[in-house]
Amino acid sequence: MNWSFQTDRPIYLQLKEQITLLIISGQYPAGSRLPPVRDMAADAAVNPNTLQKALQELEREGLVYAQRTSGRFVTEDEKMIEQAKNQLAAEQIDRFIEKMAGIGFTVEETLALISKRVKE
Amino acid sequence: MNWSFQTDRPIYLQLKEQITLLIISGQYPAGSRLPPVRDMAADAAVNPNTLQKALQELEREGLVYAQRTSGRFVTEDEKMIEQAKNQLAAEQIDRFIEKMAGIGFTVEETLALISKRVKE
Amino acid sequence: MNWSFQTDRPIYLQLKEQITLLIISGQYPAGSRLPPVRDMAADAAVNPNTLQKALQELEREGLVYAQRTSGRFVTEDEKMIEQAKNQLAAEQIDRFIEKMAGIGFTVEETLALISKRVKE
Amino acid sequence: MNWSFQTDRPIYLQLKEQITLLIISGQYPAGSRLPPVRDMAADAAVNPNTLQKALQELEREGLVYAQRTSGRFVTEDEKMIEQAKNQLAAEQIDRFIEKMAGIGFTVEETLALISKRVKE
DNA sequence: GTGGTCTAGACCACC
DNA sequence: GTGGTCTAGACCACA
Repeated sequence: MNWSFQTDRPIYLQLKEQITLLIISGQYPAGSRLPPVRDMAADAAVNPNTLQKALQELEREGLVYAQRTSGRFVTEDEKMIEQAKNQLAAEQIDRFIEKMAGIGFTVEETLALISKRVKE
Repeated sequence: MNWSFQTDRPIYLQLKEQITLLIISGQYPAGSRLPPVRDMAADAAVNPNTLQKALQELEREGLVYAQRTSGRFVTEDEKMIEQAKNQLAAEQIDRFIEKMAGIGFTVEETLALISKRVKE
Repeated sequence: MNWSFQTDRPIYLQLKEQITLLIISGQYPAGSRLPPVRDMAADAAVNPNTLQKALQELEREGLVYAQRTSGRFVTEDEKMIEQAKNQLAAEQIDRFIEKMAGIGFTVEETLALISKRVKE
Repeated sequence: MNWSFQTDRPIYLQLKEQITLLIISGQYPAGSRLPPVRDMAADAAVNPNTLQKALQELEREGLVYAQRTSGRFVTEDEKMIEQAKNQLAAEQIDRFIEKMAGIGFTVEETLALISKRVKE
């Protein structure tokens, strides 16, 4: 996995987002075992505690669950995953709309630009 | 200014993007003088050479021009700025569409989601 | 405040419980400002991060809220506090029932013993 | 055995309580020989003198008796054990009632809450 | 070897 | 001076 981070948002939130994406995209299928915290942390080049925090947030949201001795697992509840997908999309949209506003486009203009862009 | 960077894209491209945004938004107005490279580099906490590279790209595109002795200036050509604005928007859109595709939404679905999200 | 801890439960959970009690009992009234994390941590003789974790849990439950620069405050929502009171009571009851079961008394026996004990 | 302690009550009283529980629950059966003081102290991670004090209290109450050369034994008197059980229960009840009062519930309310909680 | 907790100490943004 | 984040490193229970 290629982890990447921005400097202006907490790393643990970005980890949460990227792990969510891995689950949604099926790279971590429903019910499957996640890699150990330490391994994932080493892979992402962050402190294990930081990754722990991200995973605990995901746990609170119900997307993953921990079994103390045997590891962490993706939820088997497909609805949960579907919901995470929608929430992730909503966040992306909000962030995008905000960026476009920063550039100087209203939502309507943005929608028009996307449509036009795609037709090209 | 609050500079922020991602780990997975060249810094100079991100600098270029953010400076463009400052110009578009009028924080660096048309015709105005840009701060010295060293100051900007220190502010953004990047190597002056990196910033230099970003500015040279902006020069090549015509958004900025240099005067031998007195520094760099934002173009006075408002059309140029308008064009930069559109290009920046196009890049944002492409990146966003790509992200949404990664989550699992087509462009049509994405457009629908934005409309719905805004109405809420 | 006299903080006290058991060795067999996470400190942050006990902190959460004791702070909840302070709020319920009105020592930290609704809407009032809590002491700074560092002060409370020093007072309780725990690491600020541990106290932080307890407070963030309370925040997630809605019992307190943070204002980044000016400190943490108890919620103004009295219903929230009432609810916390009931939840705290429920936890105490569960723990007590469990203890009595460990000694060898059923719930019915325990209820009888309490009634008897009070009449004395 | 999993020993656990609170910071706000004398350790020897807590040791006494937990040993009593071991006797009541039959883990140290009536008439059986207790482990050597040093072993128990090491297990509980307390000073042998502290454990000694707890055992002397238990002796004074008649729950345990010492034989000069061969160690300490649990009493064979089942009534004694029964009595210890009731006393331990009484202590738990008092402490629990006090806690519930601290939260803001009378004994009557507490009894009602327990009944309700159990039915759920 | 797994997740969980705790400490110490640092740096940051915000006002 | 406030809360928030991150790192490094340690120890624990569990099986």
